Amino acid sequence: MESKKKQYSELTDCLCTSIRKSARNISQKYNEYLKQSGEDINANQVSILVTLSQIENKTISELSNQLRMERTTLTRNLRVLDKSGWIKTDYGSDGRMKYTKLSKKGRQVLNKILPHWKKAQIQTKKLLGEDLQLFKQNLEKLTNL
Amino acid sequence: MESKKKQYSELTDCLCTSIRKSARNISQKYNEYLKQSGEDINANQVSILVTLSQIENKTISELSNQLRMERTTLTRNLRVLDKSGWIKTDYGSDGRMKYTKLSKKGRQVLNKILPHWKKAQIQTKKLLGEDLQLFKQNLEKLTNL
DNA sequence: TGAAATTATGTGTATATACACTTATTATTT
DNA sequence: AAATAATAAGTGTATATACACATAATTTCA
Repeated sequence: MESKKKQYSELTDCLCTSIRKSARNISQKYNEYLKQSGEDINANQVSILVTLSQIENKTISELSNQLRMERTTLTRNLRVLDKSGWIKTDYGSDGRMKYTKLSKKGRQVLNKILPHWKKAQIQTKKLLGEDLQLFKQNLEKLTNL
Repeated sequence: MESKKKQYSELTDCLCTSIRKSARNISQKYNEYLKQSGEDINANQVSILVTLSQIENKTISELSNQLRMERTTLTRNLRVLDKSGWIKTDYGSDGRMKYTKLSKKGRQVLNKILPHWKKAQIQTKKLLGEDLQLFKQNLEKLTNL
């Protein structure tokens, strides 16, 4: 009778698993800091609002590409942001396209959470030390595969 | 009248956002490969089954710690695996604890997806090249913060 | 021993994710 | 101009995620 364990050794060391783990962990960490702002907002929502702050009047598809977020996922995420009044949407000459931008309230909430977000970032970057740039480059690679 | 853009420059370069992006992207990639196995299984489910294959009869809380997955999230994820017949659960002498292990069907599905998973891993690791080990170390740091 | 604290797990609710499919609008072709 | 193709976005469904709260079993201790 042989041992039934120690199989799948090739599967136990998996980049996908590691990154998902890390994403769960770091998200919770950032959310803890965000909570201290008193605003009811999370890391995912912030990342969308920040993307919108960079270039206004993006279509859903453009935003979806930039965030590497499935378009239909984004549609639902935007609904939550809209419910909170942090974004505004309108239609252009092409009736198919829907343009989204930050609302005044959206800018205000970003301003409010900024210092707490910064705290989370500083703590996180400290962990990586001088590996930071290389780490980000490699993350970038995995974001574009 | 000043420009209203280019604010939040500190927020645009965020590790949490980058890792979440990367997690979405790499998960989709792995899922594409898994689909070629013909089995209806995804990367998250595989990672849980693999963890179960390492040490049998884990409690929910132990598994939750090892996977860095919120316990109540895991409860729901296990329900899906159970529905597919890939795991078995039973209670020990302590009536509070619930032990989970791979079923025979669970081992079979891991065997079946193994080559496709491997393909995804190889492609991914190739991208990182010799940065792989360092990258994993840094991911590990962010998984334990 | 029985009340109180602790521990392990589950549920309610809300958001995040993505695939398959649908709808609506615009562009192209005949 | 009408039929067809292409494009942009939404919906149905299922899973993933996590916080707040609830439940059930065990342990502790007065």
